Amino acid sequence: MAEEIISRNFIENEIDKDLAEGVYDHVCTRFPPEPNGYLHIGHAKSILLNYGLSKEYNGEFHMRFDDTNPTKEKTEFVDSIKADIEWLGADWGEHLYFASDYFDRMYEVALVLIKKGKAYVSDLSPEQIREYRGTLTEPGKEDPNASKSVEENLAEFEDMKNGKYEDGQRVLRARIDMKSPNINMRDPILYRVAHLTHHNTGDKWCIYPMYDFAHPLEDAFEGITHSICTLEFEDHRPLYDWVVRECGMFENPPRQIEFAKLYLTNVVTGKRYIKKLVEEGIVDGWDDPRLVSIAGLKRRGYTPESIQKFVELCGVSKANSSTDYAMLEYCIREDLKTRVSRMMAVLDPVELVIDNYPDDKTEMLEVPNNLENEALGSREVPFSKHLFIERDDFMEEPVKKYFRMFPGNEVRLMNAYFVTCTSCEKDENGNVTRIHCTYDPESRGGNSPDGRKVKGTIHWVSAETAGDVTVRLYENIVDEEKGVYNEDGSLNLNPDSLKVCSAKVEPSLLEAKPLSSYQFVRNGFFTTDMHDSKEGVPVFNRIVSLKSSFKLPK
RNA sequence: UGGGCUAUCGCCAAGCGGUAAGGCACAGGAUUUUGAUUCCUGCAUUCGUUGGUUCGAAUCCAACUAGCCCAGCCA
Repeated sequence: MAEEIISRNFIENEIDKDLAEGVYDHVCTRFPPEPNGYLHIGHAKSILLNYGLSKEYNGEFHMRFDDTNPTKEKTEFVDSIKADIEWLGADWGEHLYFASDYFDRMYEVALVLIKKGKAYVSDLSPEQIREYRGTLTEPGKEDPNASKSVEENLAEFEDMKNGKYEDGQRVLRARIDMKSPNINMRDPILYRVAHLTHHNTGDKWCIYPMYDFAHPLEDAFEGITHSICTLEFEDHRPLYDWVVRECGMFENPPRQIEFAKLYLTNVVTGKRYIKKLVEEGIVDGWDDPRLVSIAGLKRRGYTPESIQKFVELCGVSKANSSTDYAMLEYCIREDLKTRVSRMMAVLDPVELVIDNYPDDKTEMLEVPNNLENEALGSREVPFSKHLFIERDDFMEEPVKKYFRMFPGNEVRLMNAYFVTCTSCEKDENGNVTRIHCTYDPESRGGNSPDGRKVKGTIHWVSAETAGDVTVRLYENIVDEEKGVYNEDGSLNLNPDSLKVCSAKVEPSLLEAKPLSSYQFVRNGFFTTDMHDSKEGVPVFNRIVSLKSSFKLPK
């Protein structure tokens, strides 16, 4: 299979340079989520980017939970994150780490910094710290504690650790530059006091390291070479470098490289907003198929391969951007179209009677599962006098260029027979209730021996043996016309984001395995979802619809 | 009137001084047992703007403009 030529991204260029200049002789990357929520498509980019880089350069990939703030973190999230990453196909092997496992070593580093006069304990209140920090345009003021002796600092830091202080009473600060134009360098806080139980270390600690101190150390401890993160950390890079350099403990410290987050147009990715949707019951939960959480996408029927492809197609750069949702849909269509069985389901059924077909006959027709992939084999589908076809595959008075079923027209019932429509029955409101046709017994399998052609081919289901399933058709959760957010910041919800219908399906579909995908001919790709099946009626979620270029004129 | 970053087609995105890759979307046409797929074809004389350097600039320089990020004891 010919691989498409995909140009190298800027991170690969940077790594190439590092390798060429001998800055590093190998590559080690990591994905370091804080276990405070569920992963979504945006995280998939970071995961797959980091993992992909490690594979590409024959390096290592580490999975690390950045659990330095017990107020937000839960084991529940640790488990879901691991499951999602595994599902996505990123394999961390033996390299599963927790930042909290490094607390002892981090504490040692803090001691080193204090001894070098690079860090001091401050008794300023949170309000004072903010005040002394200055503003974006004004420099900060020196912390009165900055001039304390190493001994004093050492003693006080130990007191911090031993629980002598209440939360907020003391912090350990780096001594850098209160006048720095980069606010992150104005004596940033390294450790805070927090009397909290940690999901991993329990009550062992009452001081916890801040991100800016912990993260570079975590990377350095693990021998990460390229610490790839998102753009908002660009301003933190000088501090990142300061930490690994000033402690003087690392010969070949890691390097931080930032890239732009992945945004999707007309999609809700904000954690705050997703939380609101879940709490207000607008969606089913964090794995609702309308969300772009990894779990939601999975339940919807997206495959890991489709998401890998998507991330690859999106590319990596430093420009803020928002990728068109159509790109994601393209990826799942592309992935599924040759590896999925194409079965018949009628979503909006109307009865079709073949008047010249024997009343009590049922025959089994051989139907290929996917014409583009012979390996998928074939199945037998029952055929009889009474069928269901899609309501919009019939028009009593056809518009021009309509070549499906209308009185007098011959069409093919897919993989079955040629039929010619003769008439239809209607109720008092003029709705079509039954369509009549005759069939050509010579055209079994869908080809006529005299070589005549038909322009339309439609799908069908034998009425007697048809199974009933529930089908859920998802639309975007927000109103695409109006955009995601209202002026007041609330979400612009689409009231029709979920439509449910009961469909008639061929018997084979009743044996569908949970979460396996099918292409319902012309109706799109679906996945079975036993998650919500009631009383044995399978539920199908539509992953994505097939494009159809024929629109009925008004 | 602090600092950092970004600007190439409707959307992503290559390009790194030699005369604008590719994908999505879209539009035509051909093939087709589903108006899908597949297959052709079209789709930036121009790279935020304005100047400058150069034989030659999206690429270098200058100034401007617009957008994003930073003042958590969050990450």
